[in-house]
Amino acid sequence: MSKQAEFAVILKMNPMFADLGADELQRLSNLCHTQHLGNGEVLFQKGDPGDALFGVRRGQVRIETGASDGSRLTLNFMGSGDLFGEVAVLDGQNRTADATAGEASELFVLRREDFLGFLEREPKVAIKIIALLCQRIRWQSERMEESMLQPLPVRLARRLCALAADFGSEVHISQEQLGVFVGAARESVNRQLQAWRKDAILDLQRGRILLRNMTKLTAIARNE
Amino acid sequence: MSKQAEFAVILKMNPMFADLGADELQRLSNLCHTQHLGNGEVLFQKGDPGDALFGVRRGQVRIETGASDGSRLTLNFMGSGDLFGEVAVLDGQNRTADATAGEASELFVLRREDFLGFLEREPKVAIKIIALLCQRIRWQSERMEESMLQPLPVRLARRLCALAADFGSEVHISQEQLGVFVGAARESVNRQLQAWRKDAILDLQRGRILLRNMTKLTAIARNE
DNA sequence: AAAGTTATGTGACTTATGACACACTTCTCC
DNA sequence: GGAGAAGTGTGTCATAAGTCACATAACTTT
Repeated sequence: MSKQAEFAVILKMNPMFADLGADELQRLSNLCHTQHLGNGEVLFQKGDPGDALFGVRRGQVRIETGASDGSRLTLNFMGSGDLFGEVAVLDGQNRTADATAGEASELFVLRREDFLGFLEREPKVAIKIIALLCQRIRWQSERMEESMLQPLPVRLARRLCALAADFGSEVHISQEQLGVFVGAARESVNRQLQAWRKDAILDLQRGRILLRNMTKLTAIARNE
Repeated sequence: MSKQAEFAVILKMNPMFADLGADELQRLSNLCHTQHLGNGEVLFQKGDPGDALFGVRRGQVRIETGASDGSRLTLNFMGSGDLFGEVAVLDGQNRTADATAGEASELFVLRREDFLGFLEREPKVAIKIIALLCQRIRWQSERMEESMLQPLPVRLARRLCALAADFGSEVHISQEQLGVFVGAARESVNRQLQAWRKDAILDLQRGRILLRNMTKLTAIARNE
């Protein structure tokens, strides 16, 4: 499979490009480049202009932010097939976090200028994207309120499920970081995790959480 | 001033159209129609297709939702010069609330099909709109978390300031509705308002709040 | 291996807010 | 003008979660 065809598949998996036609998708993926990163190499930093969208061909990229006190906080892990920077490439705003390769990686790169040129030539695609962004706006405002108003166990369960999608059942994250994610105190997170450990939903290790019973966890995430 | 020119002014005040060029704006506002509503007349209802964007030329339109228990809840008041339905017109999703004229009103109407046709002919405008939607997505996700995590006094003060922008210093709203707005119990709202009354920040009447000291209120809204 | 550093576990206390209960007031409508 | 509805004011209590204060455990560095 050609590089471009591979990229097209990744694009297609992302909701933002999911309903483009095969022909549109092909013309778009023809604009891509690739880029190699060594282990630990920095892809971009907070404040850099958002001049491209990336797809992970192989490897892993960590999205992280340097908190004001100097401690680093990992926000997300992008693995093979993941796409990131879709919003940045559309509006050109500066990056709001850092991205570093967690291992030697190869990325697809779609440059902003190329993408905008494409949209200008294909206004129908632009309109599809507009509809999609609107959907995201609605979705965001519905979900957001909903999720912040949930009690901590629900928020925590949701976050763990999301992390499980990236890590599998062995989530490697500190309870402190989890606390920041769900907007809660570290102690509260710990107490909840302990309770779940007693219920055999998970096991705890230093810097690591082993999900034992995803069924129960997702049930909690759905708020019964 | 022509009807179209008047509409152009309203569009220009809305961030979504603020950075269109004068020529683009003019071509866009040429697509508008007008519509008259009698007092109490229904403009659209929840579930109707979002097939147009509206601007209030004169009069007042209430955006409200019928809560599941049958009680109506006013979400917003659109007065002269206000624009609403910008998102609906872009993505065509169904209305999520009802709109009723609070008095005899005249509205500018920009139909979805006309607007999409315009975007297709002017891809540069589509791209500007895309950038704007992206900005809104970012803004929303930043603000949302921030605002839901604030203590009630801050959320309440913010909401009052926002309402003051529509109503002036005499906000006419029940404490119950205020409670729904800020996501708090009616009683908690009442207690906070009482405290502020003692501090001479505001006065209370049945169904009405008189803002006495906006300076202090905005200070609270900024969270000191 | 000793010392320091980071992550985790847990108890005691405080605080904000929701929930319920009820009195009181002002409107509305017949 | 009386009855009921809708809005408001307040007391009491329960609860979730934050804060503080340590104890302990696990990794790191020298």
